[in-house]
Amino acid sequence: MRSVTIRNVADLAGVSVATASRVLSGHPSTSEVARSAVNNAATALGFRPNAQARSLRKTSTQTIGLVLPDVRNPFFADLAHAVEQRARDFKYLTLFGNANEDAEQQDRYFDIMLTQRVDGLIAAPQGNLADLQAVLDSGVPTVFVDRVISDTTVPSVTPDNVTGVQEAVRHLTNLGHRRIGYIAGPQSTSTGRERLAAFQSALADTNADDDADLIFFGDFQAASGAAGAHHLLELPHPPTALLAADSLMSIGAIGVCNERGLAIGSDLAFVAYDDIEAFSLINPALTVIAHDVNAMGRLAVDLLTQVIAGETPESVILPSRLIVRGSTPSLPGGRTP
Amino acid sequence: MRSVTIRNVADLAGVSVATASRVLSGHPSTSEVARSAVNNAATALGFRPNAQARSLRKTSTQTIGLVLPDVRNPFFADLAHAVEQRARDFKYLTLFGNANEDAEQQDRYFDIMLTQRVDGLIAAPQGNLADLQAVLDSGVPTVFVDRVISDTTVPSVTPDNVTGVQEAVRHLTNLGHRRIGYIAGPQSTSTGRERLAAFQSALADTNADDDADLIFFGDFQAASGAAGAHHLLELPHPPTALLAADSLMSIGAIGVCNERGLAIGSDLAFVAYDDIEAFSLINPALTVIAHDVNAMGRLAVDLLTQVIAGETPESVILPSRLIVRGSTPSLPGGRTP
DNA sequence: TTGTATGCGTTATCAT
DNA sequence: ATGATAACGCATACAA
Repeated sequence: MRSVTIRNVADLAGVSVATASRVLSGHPSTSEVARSAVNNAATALGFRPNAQARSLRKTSTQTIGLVLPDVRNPFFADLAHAVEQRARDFKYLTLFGNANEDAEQQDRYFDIMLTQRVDGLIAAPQGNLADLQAVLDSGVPTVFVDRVISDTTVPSVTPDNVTGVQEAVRHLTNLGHRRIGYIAGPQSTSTGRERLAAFQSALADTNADDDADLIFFGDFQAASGAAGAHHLLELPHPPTALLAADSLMSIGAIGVCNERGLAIGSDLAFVAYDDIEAFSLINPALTVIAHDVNAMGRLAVDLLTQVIAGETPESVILPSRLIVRGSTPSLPGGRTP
Repeated sequence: MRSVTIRNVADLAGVSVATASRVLSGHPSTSEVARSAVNNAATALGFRPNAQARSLRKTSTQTIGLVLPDVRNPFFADLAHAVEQRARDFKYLTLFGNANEDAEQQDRYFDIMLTQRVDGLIAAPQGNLADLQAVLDSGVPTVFVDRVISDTTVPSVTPDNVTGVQEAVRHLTNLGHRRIGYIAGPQSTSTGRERLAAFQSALADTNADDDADLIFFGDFQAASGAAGAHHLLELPHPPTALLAADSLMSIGAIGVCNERGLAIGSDLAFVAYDDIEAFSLINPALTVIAHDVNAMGRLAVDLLTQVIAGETPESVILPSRLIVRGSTPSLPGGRTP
């Protein structure tokens, strides 16, 4: 199983390893004869350079690490895809780590990425500074995406977590809703915290109820969305509208509504976060807070290449906006927008 | 940015690199003093062994490659997660490659995986033998998952693509459906071919129509499911039931039904492939052909470890079954099951 | 243009 | 138990 090395190629081509190396890596100083001899030998032997040896010699590995909380979350699946595609443009191989929404697994992946000597790291981080310490200490070029850890100087690409929520709350109260249930994300994430703060602050500007009961804390996974819907709908004064802080919790919550025979859009208004493809399953269409995942992934890679190049790019905040569709009708007796 | 090496650790600990290496890799022949000195030095310096150098010296990289057609397909996202989790049990890092349902990108990833000297490869392959030639030639331990390439001896873990489809067709015809539209997967994949063959053969056993028009060829992505639904519903004699060969095409097709105001479960019966979480969005609940993605991922890794160990494990076929839910009611005038 | 020789960081062999 | 040293596969500085 030992593979063919550049030495075998050189021998077959009748040249030195140095010449073989030069030909194979496109160095200009090579003769026509050497080039054809080496290339022929290489294809004849099926030579494939050993990435480990090459990385050891150069200081770069041409790989970047991507640590995300959950591939099974469609938002992150889209993000992973966007990052990977953009990384290819820069000839980077993306090492992908799935943290399972768990700080410990995340840290294990950070460790692995550093051990693998990735040229750069893109992460949607969890937890606090301590979890990132190893990464920061290592000095490996890093960019945060979607989420952020405070008190660091790491550049980031994040969504505007305020505007969309604000618009959603205004939209719902304009429709006449006074009791809006909110299924929040985990407060260990910046997105969870910022979206909740935006919700509470937007609520304060309206005449809607701001009972603590109306807020349920989930973990960005579907099961917690289901639990949240159960909790909120069992309230003595249940909400007439629901807002969930990510797509997976929305899926869980809507599943519960279906089970209970509550028709989205007529019995209950619903606003979801993220505009994922699967939402086309539901009828009437969902009102969502949308942002551009693709741009987020692309930009994260672009920023990372800048960091790798020694620059210190500015963080960017991507806009998010409310897309009104059929799931948020006006309440009987409520004003129309 | 040059990281700390074992040499730095050895120097600080006042021992040779050989001793440092022994201590760090848990070799028995080390003294108590050496151990504590080296360990202290290592943590003090934040030493992290260079995976490239280690892989170069040993013959293994402790990584496996996973090449899948599309992360954004929930089925493959689940599969990726399952594989990765199981691989961790064996201390393998999973290198993930996303082929984008494209044979060329897939081959590029195969190439990268070989260049990275993965210890083994798991793939849901596309295309034919030629695409796999490099992999097969290299002799790298390989296992197919979900999909398969014929005329190879590569062990595989695949779903039973016949039983579920058979049950679905029988179920629908028992309900009185005579015109069943089928949105097929690409015929360049084994799952696409086998499911279509199963559909046609099951149909032949019934009195349902088998117009060629009732079959639409998609590509396992949502847009083609939408196109398929359009095509089928525009037919002079449109189908009363739809069956789609994967979840993404189902999402696309159901989206179109929603747009056209066709109510799933009353105006139109629908059977989807794969039982994904997002399907809980739809009401009434979808009748689906389900299989155990988790088992599939786990088994693929288990088989791969056997291949790596030099064994030649048997391929396994995982059962799939029809789960009847609300989206397949009986036709007016049809027999009930 | 080409070859020789050295080093990347680690592990393993062989002495001691 | 420990140290010196070779070797893994490749790229490059230096010589020729």
